[in-house]
Amino acid sequence: MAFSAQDIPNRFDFSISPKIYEYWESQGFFHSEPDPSREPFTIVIPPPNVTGALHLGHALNNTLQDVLIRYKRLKGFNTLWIPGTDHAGIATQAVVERRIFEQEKKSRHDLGREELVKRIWDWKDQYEARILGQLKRLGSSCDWDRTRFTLDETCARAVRRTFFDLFAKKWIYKGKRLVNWDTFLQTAVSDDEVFHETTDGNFWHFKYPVIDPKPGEPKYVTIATTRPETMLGDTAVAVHPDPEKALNTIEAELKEKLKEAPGKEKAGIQTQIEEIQARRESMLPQLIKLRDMALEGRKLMLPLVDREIPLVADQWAKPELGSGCVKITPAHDPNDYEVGRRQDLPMINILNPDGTMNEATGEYIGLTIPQARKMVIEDLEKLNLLDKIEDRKIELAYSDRSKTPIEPYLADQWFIKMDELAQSAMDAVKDGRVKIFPSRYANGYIDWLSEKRDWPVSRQLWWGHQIPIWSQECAYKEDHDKMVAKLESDPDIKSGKVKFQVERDEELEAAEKIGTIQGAARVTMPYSQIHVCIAEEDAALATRYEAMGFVREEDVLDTWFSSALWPHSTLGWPNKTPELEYYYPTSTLITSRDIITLWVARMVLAGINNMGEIPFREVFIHPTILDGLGERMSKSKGNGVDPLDVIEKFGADSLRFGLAYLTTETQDVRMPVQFECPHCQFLIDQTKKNRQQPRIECKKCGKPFSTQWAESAEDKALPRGAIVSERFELGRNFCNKLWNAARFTMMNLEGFEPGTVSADELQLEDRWILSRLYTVTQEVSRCYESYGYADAARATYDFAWDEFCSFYVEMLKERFQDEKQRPVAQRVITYVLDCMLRLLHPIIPFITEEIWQTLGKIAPTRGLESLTDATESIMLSTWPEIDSKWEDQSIERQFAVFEETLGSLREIRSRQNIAPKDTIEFVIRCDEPTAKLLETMSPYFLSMANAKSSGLGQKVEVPETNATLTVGSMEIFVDLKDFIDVEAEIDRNEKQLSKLQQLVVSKEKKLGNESFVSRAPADIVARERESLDQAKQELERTEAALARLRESAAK
RNA sequence: GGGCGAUUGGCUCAGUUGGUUAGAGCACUACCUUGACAUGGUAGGGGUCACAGGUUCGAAUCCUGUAUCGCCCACCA
Repeated sequence: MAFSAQDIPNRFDFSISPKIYEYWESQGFFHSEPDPSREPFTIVIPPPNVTGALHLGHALNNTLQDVLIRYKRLKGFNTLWIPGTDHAGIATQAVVERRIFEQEKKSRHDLGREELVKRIWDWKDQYEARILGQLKRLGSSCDWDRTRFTLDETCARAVRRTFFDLFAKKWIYKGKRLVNWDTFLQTAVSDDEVFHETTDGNFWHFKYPVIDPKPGEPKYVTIATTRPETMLGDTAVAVHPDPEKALNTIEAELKEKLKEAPGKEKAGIQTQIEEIQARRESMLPQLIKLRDMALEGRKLMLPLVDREIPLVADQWAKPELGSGCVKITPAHDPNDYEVGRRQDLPMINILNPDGTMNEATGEYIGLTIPQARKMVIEDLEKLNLLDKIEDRKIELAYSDRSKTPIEPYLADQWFIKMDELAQSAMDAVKDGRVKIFPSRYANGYIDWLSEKRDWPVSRQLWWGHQIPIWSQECAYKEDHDKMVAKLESDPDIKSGKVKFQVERDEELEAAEKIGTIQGAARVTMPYSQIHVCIAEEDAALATRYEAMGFVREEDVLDTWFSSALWPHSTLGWPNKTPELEYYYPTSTLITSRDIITLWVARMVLAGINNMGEIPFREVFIHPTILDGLGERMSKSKGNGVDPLDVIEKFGADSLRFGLAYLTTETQDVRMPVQFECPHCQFLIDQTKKNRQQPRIECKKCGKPFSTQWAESAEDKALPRGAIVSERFELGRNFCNKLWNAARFTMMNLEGFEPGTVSADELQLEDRWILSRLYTVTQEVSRCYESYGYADAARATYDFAWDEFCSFYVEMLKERFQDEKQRPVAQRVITYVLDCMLRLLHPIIPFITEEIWQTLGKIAPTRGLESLTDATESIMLSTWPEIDSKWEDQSIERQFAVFEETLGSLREIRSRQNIAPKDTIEFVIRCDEPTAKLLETMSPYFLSMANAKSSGLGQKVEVPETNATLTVGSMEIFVDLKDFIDVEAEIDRNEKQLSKLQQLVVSKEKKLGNESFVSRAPADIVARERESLDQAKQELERTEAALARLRESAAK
């Protein structure tokens, strides 16, 4: 049975999208192989974390990549989009650990390393499948044959090789550093994984006794803290070395600020100055005395642990704050740590990894931080050493992963030296080898890198790339010398497969002072540590070194370490693959702004280091998706939206179109969403309260429904409330419009015969739509090349809806009725539709494919001046190349006259409240060329405005009762004898008149201004004159029309 | 504290190097089930472009300041 266009439904069934996707995939359309005869265009996906599911931010990110890839594919590039996922170290381990704890009440220590890692792999398999499924539903045309995972073998080799290389360059070192310790996960987390929250807290003031105070000297020194338990690790109290000068400086600065400050702030600053002045009176003598005591080397007695600690002079102490003295806890506070380094203070770690007090705290051992805090306060109070307690808002650091408070903690960490690496990445952007769009984001990138802070890469985790270092301590010099000699003659070290390093620099010398103090005794430091790094995974080799006494480093690498290698590791590095040769450097990277430093910068430096070449030529930073309250969508906030929810309800094309439409250069995307009650369709705004709720009760009908967060079987059994937003309605409506325009076209292709069309067969509207098609194609092309997604979406939307549908299709309705005109009309509209589908395909691939294939059944051979057979799939087609000869400004101007005339006729109809079924008659007074033009368009006035022309030209018979409208130099008179509502017409004309009067006045004023006429460019002045003349003409005519109307009203 | 960005009709956003009467979608009003499409059509109402100065013949657009919001970085005994 032959296919009939009459059977096309009036809705696109977007639920067939997965089938279309399967077809593409099975045909291998997404797959790319190196082909030196073609130019490659390559994108590597920002690998989503396998932590969970994707949200709209990912949908945006991947839509933008797919749009670009599909555009370039049509443009003839050999496109490769490499997909993959990220193991996301801490995030994933934390999620799985938490889940295991919830379900089995087991910690990772109960399971052991091997078992936990296995469990996480299971989780990864499950979520990776889900994520890749989501990407497919979205339409992402990734080359799935090349899917990578940052923890797979290829990536592992790349990580290993890179680490080894950096080790060989001596850019890897070990150091004791203060880290943000997550006591729940028992790992260090990076600054980026810490968030701060203001909470109500206290500020405790303690008194430390001075040992053997001399007469006139204070018996106590007062210090204050928000973390009392840390006093157990205090190793000094600091006072400023020159408190007087410091106070003077502060006062001078404040006075300077006072001069510049806006009135509102003046009072506050004045108060501060007064406080400083008061302090000089009340406290300065005491501070100077304490400073002198510090210089003398006097000591204080640290209560509770009874340890002598020095009073030191250090600029960290701020004489303008508190008591002017500050307790120093080097092992648990970043600033105190610096003081400790400067003043050569011991650093006493008081915490066990699990956050309880260790043996250094004496009788407090085993207590948790809150317990220790309480006890320390009580004990000090008993000793009468608690001075006072203040209420105060304090900012507490929390781990983003476990949501528990962070403790600053001194731990062994591996670092990467960043000087050269950071410099290379800065240079790449500064000299334009890597271009960042929008360019303002380059600043943050440069600033961050220019700090060249060393990168702490070790994580106390089990999920990740284990650091390929084996170490051993040499207690004595003899052991050390022996081992070094052995290693130097080691065959694998000689061959370069293995490198070793001795750690015995000043860092370690200093470490002697850093050694943990147990009671009063110091732990002796070994003479040296020797580290061995093995280039490749090699069990035999590892065993050999282990037999020599080396022990493998337990920590794994920061997850960004493997992410940094992504552009080349995905292409097979360190092997010299044909893919690397052909696809590297990749073309562009599309990502969000929060990881410019963490990820983008590190990829650049890693690419340069490993490949000697930048990883991508361009970086496009896309907007962030915010919720209705203007907050960033994120999993932790629970305001994320599952793209599948949107796809179910609106279709992937609508989602993609909506997202592309919003991707402008400067703005983030605000996306207010609602739940739609499946029972009564009532819309419920997503709020802070109902975020992440597995079930919601409808506010209107009271019935419960499930959401995307439903997990229990009970919740899942409820009807699902979809997430909706007007954002997606825009796309859905547009797709519907396009579908039906195509449906109309195909329904009118009966008897279609392929054939060329010669220029003289074309009607005005054909030439017009071809001219517009040419212009729009150029414009959309330009938009895609410059990441102008919103502009591309808008341009195609306007063309398809306002020009193709509202005018061209409407006009062809007439021509399709005419046997003689039909063939040309069919060929032209088919050609235009064909091109339009290709313009739209990058954004809305499913619907354009479906239409393309249907059209292929009806009109398999098509074209304008030459014919070609349409490809089976739109994906095998090419970007439309419209002949520039179709661009015709004069045709577009002529068409504009028609549009305006049509608009005027419709306006009069509407003002006069004329029923659509009633035909009106009109005459137009105009010049001959215009008359000729409008003559040919008169059938369209009838079909599109139900208005019949009864005279066009300079000499027309003006109907007695009429409504008049002036358009340019034309006057349109509509015969209203059967319809006239004189009052309405007078009303309209009066409004028009006052508008025109205002306009004329403002123009006359402008042109009367001597300096405007003499200084503005001539063409601007001429244009103003012209428009004034026109306005005056219209004014006259409107006045005349009004006079006539009043006359007839008087009758 | 430093940096970046935003502020345009009720809502969400466009607005190219300054130049006719500032646009769109949604919402709103009126009319319309017309053989592509009511997820539609036609017409309409609604904005002194955050505020104050300045530059200019001319400012939503450029400059300065203020306010509010957001993001990034640093810091916080």
